[in-house]
Amino acid sequence: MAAQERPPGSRLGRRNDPERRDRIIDACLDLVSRSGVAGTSHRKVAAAAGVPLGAMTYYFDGMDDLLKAAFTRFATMISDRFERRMAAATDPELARQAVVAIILEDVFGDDRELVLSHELYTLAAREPAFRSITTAWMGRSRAALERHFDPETARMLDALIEGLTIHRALDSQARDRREVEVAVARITAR
Amino acid sequence: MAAQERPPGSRLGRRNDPERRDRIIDACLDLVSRSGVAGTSHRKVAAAAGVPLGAMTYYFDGMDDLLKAAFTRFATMISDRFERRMAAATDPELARQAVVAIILEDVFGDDRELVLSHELYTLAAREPAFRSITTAWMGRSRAALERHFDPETARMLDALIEGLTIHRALDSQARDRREVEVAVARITAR
DNA sequence: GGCCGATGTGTACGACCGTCCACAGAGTGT
DNA sequence: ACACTCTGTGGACGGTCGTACACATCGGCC
Repeated sequence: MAAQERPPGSRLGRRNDPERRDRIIDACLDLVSRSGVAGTSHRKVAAAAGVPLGAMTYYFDGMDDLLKAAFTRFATMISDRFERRMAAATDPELARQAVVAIILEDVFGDDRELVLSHELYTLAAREPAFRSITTAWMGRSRAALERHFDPETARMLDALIEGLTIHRALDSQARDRREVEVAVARITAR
Repeated sequence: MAAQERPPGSRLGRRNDPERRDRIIDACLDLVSRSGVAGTSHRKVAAAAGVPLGAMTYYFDGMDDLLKAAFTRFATMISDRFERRMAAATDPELARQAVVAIILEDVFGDDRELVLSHELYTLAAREPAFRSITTAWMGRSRAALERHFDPETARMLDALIEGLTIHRALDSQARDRREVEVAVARITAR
């Protein structure tokens, strides 16, 4: 997103290769999902992305800047998919089914996304810079839900999605679809 | 909890001082809540606890062992409080009010607990050793809720608590008590 | 009092870390 | 073809890390 930020007045870089920055971000997300933020370093990301170590500080102002870019991309990707799912629903009942599908398939279906979500939440819980990423993410989710539900219900539903997802992840116990359906039905009842 | 684990057959330590181990664990939790797991090291914990660096590897088999002990203590403390709250309620309506109080006061009222919860979830999302801590925690929560609600409702309510708590934390937007009450009422409706 | 095993400590070591900066080398205008 | 500018790089530096191990110190026992 910030790939074409240049010192103002300078013309665009000549050899400049935007794929490089992207590849670093991808490698960073991969590494974080496998080893956590704690186990991620400039050196490891550089090795995974196949770029020299010096490129890290050249493209990013330190680890925080890199993480911010990485998690912004991640949150945007998840948000996009969420919006697409909700936009495809044409009535409240289909919207409810879409929510169930999101809980059962999207987040829980992929360990990588689950881990990345938690890493982001953890950063956001402590640092405001990362909280702005989660705030934007939640704002988009709610807006998408408000296509089908009133604002208050949308907020409660969003929270329920979060909770069900987390509990599915941390419980190591398969849960059945019906229970998720019942929970969604109750929270959207009026 | 594991303070009196000794090599089997040996008699208990003579100079052995159980407060030392406890103080290290407390210092570790403090440090994690302030700097995150990523920013926590043997050296910093030792300094905060006022013990020599060598004591770290003496009392714990590396960082993971220390973190496991620390988060086990943390989860147990939270669980205890949760159980007390739920045990004090004498009917379903009071139980609902207790749940609301837990969401509004307990977890959200304290940044420290919030951050520690997320750090634990993040570890649990990746490593089974930590997931057993969260699994036990959730098991106790559900059992406490089942004093007042059927098992299915208890699970859904537990998830809702989680989601509302997290969203309150990551949204940096005050939410009113009534909305929490409505959400709890809906999810416990039959 | 003197020994002995257990408890606990100080320190040195090798690994890894992020950052910095002198420099290489490609692209462009002349 | 030369010079100049801007992009990108390699490696050195100072610092922090976890761990291991030789050693000090203590409590009980003969």
